[in-house]
Amino acid sequence: MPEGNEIHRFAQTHAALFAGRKVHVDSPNGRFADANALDGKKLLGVDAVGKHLGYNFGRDLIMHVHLGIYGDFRQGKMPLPEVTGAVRLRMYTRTDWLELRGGTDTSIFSGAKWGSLLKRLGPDPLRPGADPAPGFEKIQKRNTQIGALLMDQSVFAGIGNIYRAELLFRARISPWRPGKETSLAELKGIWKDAKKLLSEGVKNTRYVTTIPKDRPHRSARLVLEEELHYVYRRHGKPCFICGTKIGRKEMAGRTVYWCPKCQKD
DNA sequence: GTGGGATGGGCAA
DNA sequence: TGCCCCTCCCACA
Repeated sequence: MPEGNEIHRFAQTHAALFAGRKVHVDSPNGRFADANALDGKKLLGVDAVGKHLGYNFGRDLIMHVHLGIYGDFRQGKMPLPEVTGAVRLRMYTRTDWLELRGGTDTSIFSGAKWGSLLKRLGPDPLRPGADPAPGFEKIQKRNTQIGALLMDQSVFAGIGNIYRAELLFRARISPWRPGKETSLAELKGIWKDAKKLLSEGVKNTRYVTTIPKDRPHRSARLVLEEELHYVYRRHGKPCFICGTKIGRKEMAGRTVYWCPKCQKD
């Protein structure tokens, strides 16, 4: 389900529960065949980069998890709950358990493979000190629409469909504008905003991207479900700023949402 | 009950 | 660009 913010939150909570401990690992549905190789080993730490998780069990023994659209974790206190549905992975100690289902990839990476993954990914706004310049350069070189480029994990890592749509609305930039037609100031603004929104999204389980003065009910504390986003999944509804109907269209295989009036081509 | 869509991405072509 | 992976939820019948 998640974008980068949730991945980073998982890394934090899983590290807090299991890092520094010997853990049991198994795969009730058998879809993680290498679970045996990790069972009884000590988890050294959990790393998050973009939408990827790396559970470090030592050199060349990194459990890579990518949740894709479907994947999700559950956790709780022992004893283990009964297995229901397709549980791909369980990790547990005497006190806590963790369960993973769905997901694109659960496999063991060598250090080299993890390294080449990192090389492939663009700067992650949630990694302190990440240098966004290479991402800016890629965007300004290309004719591809900025909306597609923001989804490209080799440009920036961790931004998904919700943040893509909302970052572009907040910057008042149309997703259909070619990357090379965005200014450096605009890109710096998007990066700064991405850092802010995703960090908030690590702490807050809801993806709130609207600000109080733009919301119909204007409450700072309580945000209604239908006022969480400016454009994401709001197609056909009036823009909070100008009242124009929010648009929805396919872009590079994914659905993009935008306000045709507020966001400039 | 059923079908379509969803916060992703790798791959073939 | 389209297909596949293969899970959950919701609108609609």
